[in-house]
Amino acid sequence: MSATYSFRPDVPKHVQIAAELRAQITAGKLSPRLPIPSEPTLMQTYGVARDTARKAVAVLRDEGYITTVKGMGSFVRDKRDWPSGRPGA
Amino acid sequence: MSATYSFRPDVPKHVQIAAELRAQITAGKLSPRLPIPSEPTLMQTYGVARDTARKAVAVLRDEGYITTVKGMGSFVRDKRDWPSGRPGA
DNA sequence: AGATATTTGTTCGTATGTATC
DNA sequence: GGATACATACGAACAAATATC
Repeated sequence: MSATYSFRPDVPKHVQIAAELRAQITAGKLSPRLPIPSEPTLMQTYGVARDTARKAVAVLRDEGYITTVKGMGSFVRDKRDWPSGRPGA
Repeated sequence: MSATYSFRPDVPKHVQIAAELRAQITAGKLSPRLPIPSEPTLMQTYGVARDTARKAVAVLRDEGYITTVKGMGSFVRDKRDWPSGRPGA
């Protein structure tokens, strides 16, 4: 069985996972030195396919929260690169 | 903004995309060594969903113009396998 | 140098649901 | 009912970059 994770209906899983990760990032719970949870880790943590895990990561990358390095992982970027960190706002 | 592509009404998108690719194949603009545009590429080029891109590729595969390999892509087949290459015609 | 493991990148295959015409 | 078209989601295979041993 394994409850893995409770997803809300009518909201794409990758969006919900992205929201979780975004919250952890903005809360400073993820070190900029270490990579965020890898795709395999996200797959197991949330009980989803790689496709879904990758989409979640893509959301945060598009938003500017993280940067991804092939063969390494994704890393949290400087706060200035975050959506809420834009000076002109 | 990218105009993506101008589709004609009353003609299925996948049929129009297939026609484009067929023209490129018969014109020898696609090397048999390299795969034809991938599904993601077709999606972006024509601004359609994967479903539609796959249907276009399926048309050419059914016609004998290409052969598809999982994880690799679709490749142009020998002219003898094309509809116009049938000797009995 | 070489081999292995980990991780991301890319590609096709399949199924389901929704909406529209 | 059927065809078109989009989005979501899982599976599978291969490729490439990185790190470690």
